[in-house]
Amino acid sequence: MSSNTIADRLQARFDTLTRAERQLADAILENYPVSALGTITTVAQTADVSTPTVARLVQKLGFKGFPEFQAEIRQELEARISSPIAKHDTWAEHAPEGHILNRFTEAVIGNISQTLAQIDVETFERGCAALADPDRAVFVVGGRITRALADYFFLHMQVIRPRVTHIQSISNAWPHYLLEVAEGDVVVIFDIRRYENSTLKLAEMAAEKGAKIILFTDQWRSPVHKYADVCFCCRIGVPSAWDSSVVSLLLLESVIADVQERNWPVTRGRMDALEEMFDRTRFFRKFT
Amino acid sequence: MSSNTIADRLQARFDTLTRAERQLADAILENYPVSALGTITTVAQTADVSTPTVARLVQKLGFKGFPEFQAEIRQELEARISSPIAKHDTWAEHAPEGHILNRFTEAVIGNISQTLAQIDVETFERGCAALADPDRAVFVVGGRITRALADYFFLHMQVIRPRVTHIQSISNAWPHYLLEVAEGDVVVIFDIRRYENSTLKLAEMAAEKGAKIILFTDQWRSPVHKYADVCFCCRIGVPSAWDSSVVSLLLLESVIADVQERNWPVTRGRMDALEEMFDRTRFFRKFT
DNA sequence: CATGAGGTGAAGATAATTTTTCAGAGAAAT
DNA sequence: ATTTCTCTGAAAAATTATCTTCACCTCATG
Repeated sequence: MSSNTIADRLQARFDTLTRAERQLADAILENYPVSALGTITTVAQTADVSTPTVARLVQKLGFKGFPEFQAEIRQELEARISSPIAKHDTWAEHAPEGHILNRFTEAVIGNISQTLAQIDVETFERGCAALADPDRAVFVVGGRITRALADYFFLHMQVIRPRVTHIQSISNAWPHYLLEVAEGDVVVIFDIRRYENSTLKLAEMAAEKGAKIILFTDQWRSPVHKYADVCFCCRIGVPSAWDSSVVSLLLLESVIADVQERNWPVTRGRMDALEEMFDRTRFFRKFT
Repeated sequence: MSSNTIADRLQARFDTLTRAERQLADAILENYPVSALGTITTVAQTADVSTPTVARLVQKLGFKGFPEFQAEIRQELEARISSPIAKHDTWAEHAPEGHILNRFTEAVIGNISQTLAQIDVETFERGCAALADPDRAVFVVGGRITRALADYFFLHMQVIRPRVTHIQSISNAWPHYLLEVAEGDVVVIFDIRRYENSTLKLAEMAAEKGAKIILFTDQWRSPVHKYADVCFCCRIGVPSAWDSSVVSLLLLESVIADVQERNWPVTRGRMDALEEMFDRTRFFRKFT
């Protein structure tokens, strides 16, 4: 019964409808399903029929009343809007539906979908462009948990371009690094809840020095965002006592891919040089 | 090009919102825009706030009342539905189809799907059970790039349970750590291509000492897998010169969630103690 | 042309939604 | 510790939507 939509039912029963009802059905189908979302009065006016006609039609379709009809329209819409992949019930096929692997993955996919839907592409590209600019030095800062993300980012950027520094915010020596920050430099900050005070201070001071700040944070946005030129807000909710960094990592890797592409000639040279160094290291290791 | 949708406005003004309003905004954005289509009461209940809160929020956004707000939501929806590209195979809606964000995300989703489909649940659970066993010490080892993943895992496990050690494989002091490894202990190894020789050696020696080895690797499997009791093979291909660690992180977080659940009483106590220590740290920080 | 059956919409009755009011809770400041 | 302020949701009030009734209309049929 729920397999066929209201639109289908309207068309199937079209012959059994009266003149005004057909006029109404036409109007609904014309711009389905948004046309059926207003109040019963709005719908009636759009179709140029009276409200009782609308009420009678939805009853003919088997609904108790207009609100019930509209509820089903909304359900249909939701099914249609939400991306098809998000409806994957079981990801790990060999696991039961409620297994942590499936629940977790389900949540992560949702996070990805929502985060990406809200991202501003111009901002993304502005950030990548700044990171690819060889005239700007790059500093990377993480917090207690996010230091792993910061490290991951640093490892890649270090290969992609020169003048990249990882500020180990754990140490209380970070003010030393600030000495190096010049106007126009880029400071990439990771601050996901529990936001850290020292990170905020660092951002404030970097901003004062005229640095461009790129922030990776969660949907609730760290206070650092006041100073940020580019702000990536990642959804982090998962069925766990911990927050998920998967979406942050996804964006991070996208940024890396984009920057590396903008910078390809430079990156290429650096990667080759790195390879060569590894080869020589390995050569020596053989004999140890 | 962002035409100032309500979603945009909600995000832009997020800071100026109060607690309950943020909660509401979150709920609306969670399943936007269908979430905003019911009655004001429905919307309020979904977000677990009161109706006046909803009314106040929409007024903050500049609408005269909820109906006016909803009318605009419907308009947006209509524009979105009727737009020629109603197909939802783009993830970042504001980006062109071939944008790196969309290509990258597409690849990552594919990786997740493939990896999860192949995972063996019993193996997963065996690994988690071992990690939750307090009688076994846990050692974590990463490589050049994967050290960030190892660090992330270590950070969480350290809170969840006692006797967790991070072996910094970069240092050549890792043999020192091996002295500590006893029979039945768990060694978690990250080895994603370019596989590292020292990692392989470490695995071999740990196996000899009777340690249980859990390996995170890629689809081509590091040679370490010969010694591994549990082997997670993650798809890593993305449109980039680099490999993606997103799937590895996803599995990692799933493992963390599972272990933490098995160990909840212990974890709980440790997390509380940690919170308390942070509170005291923050107290002191106030005066610095 | 008369008649009646079924269809339609105006208008009022009913039910609901939305808005307003207000008191208590909680945070920030003194 | 106390005061002040803002925020929040319960409940009442206002508004609006939905439903019901009924008179009128159309059109097929005798």
